[in-house]
Amino acid sequence: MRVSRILGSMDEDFLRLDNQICFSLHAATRAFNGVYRGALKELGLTYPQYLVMLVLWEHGELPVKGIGERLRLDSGTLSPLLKRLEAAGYVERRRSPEDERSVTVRLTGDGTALREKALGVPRRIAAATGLDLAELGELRERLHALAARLDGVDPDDVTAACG
Amino acid sequence: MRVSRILGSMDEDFLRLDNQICFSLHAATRAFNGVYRGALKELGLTYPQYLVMLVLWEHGELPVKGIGERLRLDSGTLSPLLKRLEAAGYVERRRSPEDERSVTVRLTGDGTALREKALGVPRRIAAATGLDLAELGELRERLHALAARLDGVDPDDVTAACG
DNA sequence: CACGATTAAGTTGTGCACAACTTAATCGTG
DNA sequence: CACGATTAAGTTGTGCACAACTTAATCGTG
Repeated sequence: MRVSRILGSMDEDFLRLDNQICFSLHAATRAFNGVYRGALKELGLTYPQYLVMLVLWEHGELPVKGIGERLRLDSGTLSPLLKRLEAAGYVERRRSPEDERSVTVRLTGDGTALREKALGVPRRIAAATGLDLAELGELRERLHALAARLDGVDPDDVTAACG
Repeated sequence: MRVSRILGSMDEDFLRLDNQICFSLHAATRAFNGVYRGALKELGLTYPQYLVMLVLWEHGELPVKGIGERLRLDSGTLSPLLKRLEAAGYVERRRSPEDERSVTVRLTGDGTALREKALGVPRRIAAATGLDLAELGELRERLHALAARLDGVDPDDVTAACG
């Protein structure tokens, strides 16, 4: 079978490999999510909420749009998420006085204080991966490049055949 | 700042890097999902539905549990997904006669025929990544190893401090 | 300046992921 | 064999991701 490989079987080979990389990615993301779930339970945050808090810890206050640009999320995802963070007492949302369309998200005292409790999280996660800093950095770089390339793809081009 | 790095700032460094790898993973998965969405639109499948179909195209018929083991999904995710595939006419679900607890999922004629239309999908996705087979294979291997390691982590261990 | 175009948030609806639970069947040990 | 334990699906409820849409404010060009 391997010897008499013909052109027509290429698609089946591609399918197998490609399937596995996408599946691996899917599985790795869910596995990471599971580990984060454990680490973030005591903070009362989900993983996406944690990402938003990271952005706010770094930038202090940001409009919803700014958070969305940094995390590649739209208002359909962020609006309810931010309301939950507000209900939890970690952020405040206020309409911007300069531009009434914009809503500024700001850390509360509790939200700022939460950073201390979150400080230990990444080290635990990194330890759980069993990879050292260099390996993590390399993998991150690859994934970043991959995502950037995929984000630049016109969806309609994927439906067309590729030479 | 880089020169006078002290132990206490390690967590902040870790946080930055680790944040980025998890975020990269998150972003890459969503980017992949977006590309698949385009490619699978004409088949009328979502990406998780496509994964289930791949498993069935390979194994013919399987109990729900068997599908769940291969894709690491539980019945809470699979039951409604399989009902949607059944409503679309691609699979049949039947209680197993040997074990009335088990439900066997089987491809219909339409479901089997759909494979032909799906055959070109992976090549398009692979092309969109801009990586060659060797690079895709290596990345897949890394992600697979990472997921396996993370799946083996006891959630309660992550909440505890790591030496 | 007026008015169509654009922009920022938010809403609605669908589907996935998962925790916690229920139901029904089967297993296994005394 | 009987009965508690286990197993397989399914249900319920929460949260995220995203498409398609609405609402309200601002922009920009004639």
